Amino acid sequence: SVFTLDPEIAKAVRTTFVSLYKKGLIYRGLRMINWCPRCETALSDLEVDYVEEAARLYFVRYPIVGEGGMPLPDYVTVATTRPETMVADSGVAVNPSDDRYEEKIGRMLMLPIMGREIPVVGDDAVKPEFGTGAVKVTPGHDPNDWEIGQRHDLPVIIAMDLQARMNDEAGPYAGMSAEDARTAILGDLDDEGFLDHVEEYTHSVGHCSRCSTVIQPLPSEQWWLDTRKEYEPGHSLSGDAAAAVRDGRIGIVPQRFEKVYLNWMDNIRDWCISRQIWWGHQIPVWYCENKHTIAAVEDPAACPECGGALRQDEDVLDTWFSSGLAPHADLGWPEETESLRYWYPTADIQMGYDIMFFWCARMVMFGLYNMRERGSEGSMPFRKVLFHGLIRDANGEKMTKSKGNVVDPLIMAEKYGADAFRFAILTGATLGSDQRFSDERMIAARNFANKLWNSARFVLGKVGPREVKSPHPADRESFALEDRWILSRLEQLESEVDFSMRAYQLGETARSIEEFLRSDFCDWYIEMTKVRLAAGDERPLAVLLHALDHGLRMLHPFMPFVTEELWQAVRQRIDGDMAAQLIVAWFPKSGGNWKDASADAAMEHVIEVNRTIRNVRTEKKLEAGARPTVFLRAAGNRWALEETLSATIFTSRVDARVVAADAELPPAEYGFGRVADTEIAVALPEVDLAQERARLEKELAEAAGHAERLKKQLANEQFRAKAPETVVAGMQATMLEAEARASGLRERLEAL
RNA sequence: GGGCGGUUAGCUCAGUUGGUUAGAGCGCGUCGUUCACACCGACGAGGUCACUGGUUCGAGUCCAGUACCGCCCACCA
Repeated sequence: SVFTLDPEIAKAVRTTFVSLYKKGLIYRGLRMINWCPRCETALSDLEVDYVEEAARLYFVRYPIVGEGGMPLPDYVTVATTRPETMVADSGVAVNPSDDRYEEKIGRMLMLPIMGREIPVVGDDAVKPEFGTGAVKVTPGHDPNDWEIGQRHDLPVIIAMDLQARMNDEAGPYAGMSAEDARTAILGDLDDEGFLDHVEEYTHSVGHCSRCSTVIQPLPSEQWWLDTRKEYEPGHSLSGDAAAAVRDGRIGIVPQRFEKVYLNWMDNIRDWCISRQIWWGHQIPVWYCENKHTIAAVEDPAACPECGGALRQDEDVLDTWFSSGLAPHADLGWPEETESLRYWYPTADIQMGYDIMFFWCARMVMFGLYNMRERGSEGSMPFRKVLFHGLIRDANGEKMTKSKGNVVDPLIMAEKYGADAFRFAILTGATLGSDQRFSDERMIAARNFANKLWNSARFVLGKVGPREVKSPHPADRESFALEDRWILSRLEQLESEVDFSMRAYQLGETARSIEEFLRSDFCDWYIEMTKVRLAAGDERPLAVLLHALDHGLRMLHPFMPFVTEELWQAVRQRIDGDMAAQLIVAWFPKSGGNWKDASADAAMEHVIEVNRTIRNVRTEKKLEAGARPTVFLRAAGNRWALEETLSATIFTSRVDARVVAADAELPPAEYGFGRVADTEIAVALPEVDLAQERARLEKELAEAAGHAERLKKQLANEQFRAKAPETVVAGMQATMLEAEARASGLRERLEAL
């Protein structure tokens, strides 16, 4: 692992800085910057959060100055949201095409209160429809005005210090906070009749993303990185970074974020990389007493030009400057290390979409630049970047420290377990979408981990100290129906997992594994093995262990700790080549030749029959301890029902027997059910005929309706012609089953 | 002003090449001390997939539009 201020990283940072400096991409310049008066540092555009705020728009009259410097009774009214900055006004701008002000351009105005004369200039940036169409120009305190000022050569007056207090330029308001100055100035304007009127107004105000203090735009000398400038013909940092995504060398998942990335990259502006804080990499630039400037990787002892004494620039770099180097710097760059050779570029990287610009964009730019000797493929920091969503609080609000609604992962791990926390978040939403934090989900995940633990305990307990050989498909015939079924299901799961993992559908993957383990493995397979194991049949052991082994392997990325712990026990019971740890063990993939369509279909039937038995039990309110006699009048699936009969007897708590479809039932009262061509008759102590009829009618309506819908669909020529064969065939089969069920129920009703 | 996402069971959310009766967990109802698990099990109730129109043999899924919620970007004096 690596720490930002490690010497190796410092070297990478300095090497990058010096290289870019020599190429002329990094420069020092006086520009309008975002200044946080509380942190007392410059910020990049990305570190400013804009918030809509209710404010006021103040309309102030600026008298026109006549010959000899005397104010005329005529005036230009300007609209401003920040009257306190008027002390630093150096002009008033109007749109040159605005008839109202055409003749005013070039005239002088008297700045109220200050008494200074300022010119009226024409500038296209002014929108005639806004306010009065005339805007006061304050180049020292507004980015737009800075631009206008530059175009018209207006002086830059800075009337605030770095803590946002009014300075001597503010005359009578010197020493006041901006807020106090605003109140005082408005009072004075009003007293002297310069305040025309005030309107309610909403606009967005920039705040420091760290401390929420209102940002002051100020002209300041800072270090900048020009990402658009070509460092060699045809290549710029942002141009290359956009191209890499555009031509698919770097894939963004989910894809919709591509547009966001490109939009930002294509409209990128110079990055302010210097900060006036104490923590960070100090800028590797030195100044000598003779005004030489030296950028160097190693600290120079004296000025290489004149030998004079040196002073290092006091600013530090934006931390994202070093973070952006992570993919190659962490591997040892600028040294040609073994790790760098082997691991760069990495395959996948993952982050919240909220740091796409901060981190991802910078990693791409720096990676492509620093590693450019490797060519367009080899220089990329990663091939795929996954953007996950944000965790919001239970009310859907963004988690922030100031709101105090954050969730501490360590506390969650303590409360529910690290695996449960991880699993809940991984399965909580689709990749790229936000999710609400919910304790219910944490509990559910914890319960699943517990369930897994207990199921493994069962398997391991039954296997005992022996070593078991994994089942082999060649021996398929020697396995029971449910064995073949669970192995088939496992293999099907493996294909699904392979598919969804390749598509980066992490949540879907985890959910399908959970579904398999909970439902197929625990609810059905384990339950069905109990009676066999009790009878001394050891064949299920190998299957149990095999399914558990593979399940743990697949679940490992989603629940690393529990699975590793359990697998340590599993690996010792399996006779074969097993890795020392699950984390380095191979990941299952399909191809084991266990798929078995007939077992799938047969078991599905068995499961449905058992469900029906239990349903009748419940509906007829049989006592929990009762073991009613059940006749399964079977046709096509008779063999399957017979093979699993003992499991049915055990898990559905009945005294069941399979008979031929046309077998006579001994005289008794029965509750009936039907699955495809199998009739289920549950002997009952008494039958409420009306209730039984109602139940059967409901079932019949369901089955008949279903069959009817499918029949109609199948009768459609267009459908038969255009739908894929498998769909038609599958529907045909389902329709026949539904019909068999319906006709069986109909017969039963008539018999009643 | 641009761009993007969401709207599916009471709640939180899945549902990726359109295809047989739309799923999970939680919650709810009934039952249960069967030797892995009550952090459990069995059975069940619960959805016109926001709305309108279109394409198609077939639409939660594709297209167009509407409504509401949310996010991102942009120098709205």
